[in-house]
Amino acid sequence: MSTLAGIDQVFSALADATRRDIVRRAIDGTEGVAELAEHYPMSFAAVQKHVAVLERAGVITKERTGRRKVVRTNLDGLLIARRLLDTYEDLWRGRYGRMTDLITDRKETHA
Amino acid sequence: MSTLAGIDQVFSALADATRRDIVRRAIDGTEGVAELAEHYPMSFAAVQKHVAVLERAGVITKERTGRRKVVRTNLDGLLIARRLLDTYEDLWRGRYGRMTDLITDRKETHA
DNA sequence: CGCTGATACAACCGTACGGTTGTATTAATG
DNA sequence: CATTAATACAACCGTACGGTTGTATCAGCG
Repeated sequence: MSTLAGIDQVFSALADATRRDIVRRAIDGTEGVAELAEHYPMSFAAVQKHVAVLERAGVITKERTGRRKVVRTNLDGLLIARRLLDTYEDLWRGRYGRMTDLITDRKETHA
Repeated sequence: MSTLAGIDQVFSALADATRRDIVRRAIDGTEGVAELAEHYPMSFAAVQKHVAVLERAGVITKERTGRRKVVRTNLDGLLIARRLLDTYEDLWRGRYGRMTDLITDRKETHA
């Protein structure tokens, strides 16, 4: 459940250097919110908000262990963004594919 | 020159459905700003601003042809975002690689 | 139970953002 | 060269965003 989010949320979540760094750090899935917060020159609450944004976007998840909540990045969330970019790339190559088709088909030479 | 932009700008540029649609349409590289604007339920100026955001992010380029300026998506700009996501994926797999290493090395069975 | 650690949430503040309308620039055309 | 099509830019408005401080919840420990 959860983990589902819109493309808007995923991209805007990743459009912030602090949040991207949190995503990177959370790949190991070892640090809690407080530990993460120590890495950044801002208040704990600010980092907690960043984590909340990432969680709402489905890019990270939180798992309770003891009194902490360990933050772990969710690859499926990131894949939403990646698939879109892949689609763009495919369309792009398709466009060039079509262009080369035209060229090779009709043996056109000049502009 | 130009086309260079920060990761923040690329991701936040793509964090808007209208702009993503412009990127998709501009893959063909045939429409000008006014033609693009006709697809959306907003003013020409609004679309022009969206195009400007995408251009500043290096995700699209504009090329003057006659009195129009044809909008064309720039794959290199999109690749900035893709590379970051690839990095996350690599780190992620690396993490699992390390985990499986531990498992296969020591023939551990239970949790 | 009472305390302390860890996380969450609410209210507030300045700034950036997405939209509008209106005006300026630029380039083809009669 | 005056006109008009196409694009750009500026000013303005409401809302969302990133940060702050302060308070509330919630789980473990003595």
